[in-house]
Amino acid sequence: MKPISPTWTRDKLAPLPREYYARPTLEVAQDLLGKYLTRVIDGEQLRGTIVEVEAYIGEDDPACHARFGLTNRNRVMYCEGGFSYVYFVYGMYNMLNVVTEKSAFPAAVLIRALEPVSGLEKMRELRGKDRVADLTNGPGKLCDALGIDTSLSGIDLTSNQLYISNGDVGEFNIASSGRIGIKEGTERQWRFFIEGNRFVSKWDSENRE
DNA sequence: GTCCTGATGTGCT
DNA sequence: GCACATCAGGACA
Repeated sequence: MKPISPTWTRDKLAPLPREYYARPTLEVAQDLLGKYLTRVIDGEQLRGTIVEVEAYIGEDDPACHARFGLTNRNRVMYCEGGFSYVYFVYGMYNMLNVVTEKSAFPAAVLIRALEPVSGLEKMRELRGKDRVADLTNGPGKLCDALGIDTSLSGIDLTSNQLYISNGDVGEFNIASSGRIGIKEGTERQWRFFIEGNRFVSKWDSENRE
């Protein structure tokens, strides 16, 4: 699979516009690969390239948080695309999602792994780990490394404290697989990752397409 | 390297 | 009361 890569902004660090997120979720999910995710803390930029994502789409998706309809927790999934959805699981970990599609249609893309680009020392401090390879190679880990928790849920990704921009990577291939860590809906090949990237969280060969 | 287990808080069917 | 879009650490090889 080849990436879909239109030029959304001239500046590789300018936040992507609202229209970027208001598209079909599977399209946005694949297109997010290779983009920069930037978190600003105390004026410092913590930045990584998105290398692994998963799509969660609509009330009919048995793995989606919206499968039981609108609740307090998943409310932000029902808003228009381009906002963050951060939730807390296993009593310990935060998960970062990007809301997609139009208002009232609940869908989001889970950011599962990043390749660190800048602010590595701050990430080490926040994670309490030294090895670069352990900083952002999983959805819980990257939230730790970027200091992301539920207080950042519902913020506008076209603003400048947490945003996504064009990025600066070369050619790559996109691979897909079933989603990880869920029990239902595993047959949907809605996990996408940059083939061969060392920061991808898992390479379960049985999950590979 | 692999496999297994325990930790832990929140929202809900 | 229980399930949960995970991770770290220990046992073993």
